[in-house]
Amino acid sequence: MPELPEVENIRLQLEKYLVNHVVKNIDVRWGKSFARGKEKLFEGRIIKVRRFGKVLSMDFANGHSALIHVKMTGQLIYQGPNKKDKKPLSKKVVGGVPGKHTHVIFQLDRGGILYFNDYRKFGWIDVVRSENIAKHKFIKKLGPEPLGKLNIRLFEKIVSSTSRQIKLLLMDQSKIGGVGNIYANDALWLAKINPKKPADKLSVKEIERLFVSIEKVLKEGLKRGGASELAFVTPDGQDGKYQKYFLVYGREGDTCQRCKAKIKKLKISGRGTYYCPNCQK
DNA sequence: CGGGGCTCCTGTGCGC
DNA sequence: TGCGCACAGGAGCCCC
Repeated sequence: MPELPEVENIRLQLEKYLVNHVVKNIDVRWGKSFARGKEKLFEGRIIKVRRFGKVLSMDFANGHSALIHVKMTGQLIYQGPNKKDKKPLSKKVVGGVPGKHTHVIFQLDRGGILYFNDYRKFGWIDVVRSENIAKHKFIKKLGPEPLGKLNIRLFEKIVSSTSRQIKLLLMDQSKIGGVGNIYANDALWLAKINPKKPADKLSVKEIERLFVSIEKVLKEGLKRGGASELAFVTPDGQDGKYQKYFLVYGREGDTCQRCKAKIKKLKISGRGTYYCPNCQK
């Protein structure tokens, strides 16, 4: 599910495809994911594509921004005008573009088209004045991001201030921005910390290890183009590669890469959690 | 503030 | 081979 590395990879491509292009028309086929009736606000030149945690913003010259959360199955697919440039779409683009899961179509100048697909319809697109992005209900409560404003000092403070299970804390967007289930699992494995351990019981050494591990797995995810587990694809319709390098996520029954014990799966607050019972204490 | 449970949705994958 | 159903999950929301 798109987390910081996946959304950043989407952002990088959208920036390349969309900045200084003009949206000529928007077709909203299914409206719950969109502030219906406000689509006219997005007709015009795109000046910037930004990311806030797992949320993207497309900023328009007219002073409005489109905030987009793709959740687990949302996809932003760009099709350029030149047929020869088109690679076959990943089969994760269920139904194709446009297809039965295409909810919004952005017609661009120079023949480009941006599609918003989402087969589970959990994603959303919201409208906000660009100068008010920081006040938007989602952005406002977003915690500091690893590889961004989150530093070790701040991280220690956040971790030691609650007795919640450490994995839940890592995934709480209001505490730490951008980390979801995959990278929380992998970071905890890399740091040799049990996902259920109360945050305030982590030693200083463990906190330091975890901080470094979070940065490391996120960077690896970024480098590999994100994890195409479930439905993630980049705007050019291609799969990421990080799923080939999962440390522990999705590896129930496999052998721990570090100690050879068997990886176990449990649920923490309804989320699949993978860990090595031997080396994650 | 925390935590449990429910909700939204539909493709997937299981059991029979 | 096919049917039916439980399951998955980010984040909001309600309740205790």
